[in-house]
Amino acid sequence: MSTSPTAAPLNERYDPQRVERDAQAHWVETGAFRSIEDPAKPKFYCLSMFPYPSGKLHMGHVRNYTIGDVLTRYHRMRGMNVMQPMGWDAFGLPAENAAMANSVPPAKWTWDNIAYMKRQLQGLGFALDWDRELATCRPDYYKWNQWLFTRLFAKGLAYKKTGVVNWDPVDQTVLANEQVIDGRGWRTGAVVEKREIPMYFFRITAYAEELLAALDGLPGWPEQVKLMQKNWIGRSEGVRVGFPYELDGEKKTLWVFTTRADTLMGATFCAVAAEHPIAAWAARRDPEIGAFVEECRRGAVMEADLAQIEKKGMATGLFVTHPLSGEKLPVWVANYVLMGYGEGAVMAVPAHDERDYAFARQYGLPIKPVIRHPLGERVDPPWQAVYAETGACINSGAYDGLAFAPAVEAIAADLQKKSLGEKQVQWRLRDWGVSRQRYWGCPIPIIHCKACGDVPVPDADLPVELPEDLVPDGTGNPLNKLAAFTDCKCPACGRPARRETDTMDTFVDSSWYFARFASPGNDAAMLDARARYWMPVDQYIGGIEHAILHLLYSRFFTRALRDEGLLEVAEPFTNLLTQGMVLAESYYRDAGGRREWVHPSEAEPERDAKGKIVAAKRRGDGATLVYGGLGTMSKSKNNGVDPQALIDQYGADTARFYIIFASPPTNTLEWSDESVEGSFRFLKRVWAYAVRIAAATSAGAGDPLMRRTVHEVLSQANYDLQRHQFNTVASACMKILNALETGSGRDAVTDEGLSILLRLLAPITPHIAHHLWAALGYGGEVMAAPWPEPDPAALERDEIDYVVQVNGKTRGTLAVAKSADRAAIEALAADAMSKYIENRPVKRVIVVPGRLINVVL
RNA sequence: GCCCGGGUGGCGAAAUUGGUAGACGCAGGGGACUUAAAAUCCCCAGCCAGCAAUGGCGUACAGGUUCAAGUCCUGUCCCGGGCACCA
Repeated sequence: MSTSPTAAPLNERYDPQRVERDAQAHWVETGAFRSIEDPAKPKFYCLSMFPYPSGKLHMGHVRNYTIGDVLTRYHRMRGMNVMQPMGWDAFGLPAENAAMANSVPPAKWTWDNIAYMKRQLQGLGFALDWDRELATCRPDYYKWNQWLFTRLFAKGLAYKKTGVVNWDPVDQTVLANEQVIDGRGWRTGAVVEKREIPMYFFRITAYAEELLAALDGLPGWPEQVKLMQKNWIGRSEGVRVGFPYELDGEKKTLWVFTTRADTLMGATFCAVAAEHPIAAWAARRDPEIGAFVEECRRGAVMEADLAQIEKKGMATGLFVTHPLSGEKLPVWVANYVLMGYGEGAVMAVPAHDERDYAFARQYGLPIKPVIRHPLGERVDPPWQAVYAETGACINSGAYDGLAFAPAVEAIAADLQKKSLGEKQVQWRLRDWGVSRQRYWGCPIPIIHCKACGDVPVPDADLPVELPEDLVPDGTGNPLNKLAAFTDCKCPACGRPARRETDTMDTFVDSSWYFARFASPGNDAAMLDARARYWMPVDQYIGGIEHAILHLLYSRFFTRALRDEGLLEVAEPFTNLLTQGMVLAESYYRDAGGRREWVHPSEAEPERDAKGKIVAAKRRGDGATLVYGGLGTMSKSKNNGVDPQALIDQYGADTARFYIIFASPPTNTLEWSDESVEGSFRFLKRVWAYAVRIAAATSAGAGDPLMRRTVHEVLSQANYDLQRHQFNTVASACMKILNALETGSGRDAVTDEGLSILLRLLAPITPHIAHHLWAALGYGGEVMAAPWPEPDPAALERDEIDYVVQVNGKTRGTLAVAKSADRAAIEALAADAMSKYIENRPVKRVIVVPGRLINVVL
């Protein structure tokens, strides 16, 4: 390592603004983060989830991109060909809301936000390749959404059917789930209705089997995420069972799906969803049932609400025939049966299903035990979980004594003989509805022709451009009122036709952007050979809240693109790091039924004995505030912390260091701006130490103990980097500085130690590391320096400190020569522990080599 | 309600496969420097008892497995994320 005199000016005082400006200017001048395809080098594609341009960066963004940047810079120093791009998830609902509030078109609002947030990202010093920047609201991007849509449409992977939406009867508009608050429209307060409207779907279920099976081939993904996706896809094996019935003289069959065919002999009724044809039939016959069905149809759309409503039902008056016993079973219509899952109907076995049990008790329906459970054969109230366990069949005629699997086999075989059932695999996953009745999104490239039906827009006419100057008014999609957009000619027959005005779900935009980053500027193809070089993403970083939808849709799209011949891989993301959310307290004032959210910085919380917040007062006027809980930072709850203030006051390096140091990436981070000061103080100390060393002349070999400490800490830090525990890497930097500061002068050990410290810091606080590296004359740029590895010779020890326990209680430590054998260690320990052992006989001695001795008496 | 996580000092956290619980920091207390403050530096600090040596307790709660449990198992409570139109 060079010990040449100072190679760059080094001021006494640490001035982060200046250091950062200089470093950033240098990186721009040298094109430091431009990435080029180079088959000779191992590539590393590092990607953080792109932001929605909501206005300004929030803490979650800063955390996300800092983590991504640490990984990017670390792998760069390890010699990889790294690409880290950035773009904008620029379509979406908030732009329309802002447009309504400010009478500004969503496009202008979006572009202004992008410009501002881009400056913020640049100010944070992220190693981003801006040459690859994209925004999903640009025609040159969404053209390919549309192109792919027409390809999927041709294959039947995109298709039309009806779907259910929230309908605001006052504004005459479709509402997003977010816009429904306690069952009412957020702007009008009107009770929201359900509507069934035609929409386009992507047939993600065609890939269900593959999406599930491939989870096993993703060792770089957190188990937690894979488990969530597995449960979401929800493969279940069961039996499709038919219950014959006669209606108006016609023979029909009510089909249900069950995973518990072994309990078929205990079925005492069937239940259908309100949207089921049998319910519709009953509603026509009986106005009371009609009213009930209507009530169910009006109710909630969201599953979370549906699952919590009171279970209600009515008998339809229809009876079906049990396929094996021939018994007549009543059919009920019930609000807990979902039309979207399975057949929209279930068989009810109250003795062995908790929900059926509650329903049967409520309505006095028979309960017939058919399984022997661990507590016996009866199912006396109250309900117990063991009633639902599998066991031998009873009261089931020919099936008595059979266990679960053979019973299912036998019953399925008997049903099959009668053509009233067969084994079936059922998925929880539903097809992806992509139509949105909104303006600010990618137009769906379909033309409706009276003669030809739904005709996809030909390639030559793509993109279908979205007019950018409209301002929505809350009463539906303004595209519907724009003849210049809707009026067109049928591409098939040339007659006048109407253009589809629905736009695509913004998840479509974000399901392939990672691949487009690798084919920037190509106007002739969606993806090209460059995408095949960079894909898959080696490291993807983003919030855990995307564990299912975004990541699953991206996995589906990558397969669809593979099947179009555009990609060679099936999985988009080799390694996934799901960062925890940044949370903050929230408070509101009850302003006559309306919640007026007050920023947490204005609240003075009152806590109970356990430190839990129970209430708060507003600073200044002392108004009583209600504690709104700990949650994600959001505009609606007015509890965001603006990172810009932090950056302005301390600089980007302090903000980055703090966010890395405060907590491991996967933890939720409860925001507190009190402890940033310590990170700033640390960087000032690094600076001061570097100034001291730069001024001194290097002499002597230095302290081997200090060197050992530095290399021990480095060794741990390298392990922590591998497992993405960056907070302890930041700690390691502090530990190294603490060790170096105990020395008095400059020597080989401190020179090496400081160079290690700067290289460890380089991914976290790149500006100060860049500056000091040059100032100390270590040669070249710190970014280009080799990653430090511990020297095994420095880690050598001839003695090992053992922890000594007596009966499992720690009683002290014992330095033992490395060469000592087991007998010698035991003797040493017995001797050292004599005062605890007294005269009791030693039963056994446990020696964990290199760690611990436990004397058991 | 269902699926997935989490709970360790006043606070953020650490403890690699079960092996010294609390590294590294924040806030706090004491001291040095200073006319003073800021900045900086040094020392202390899980809780309880004790002048101290030391002893007892302690990783949400209740059990269990083990020579040994923050870590594994069972149950409970609380907090967070997702639930298909927020992104």
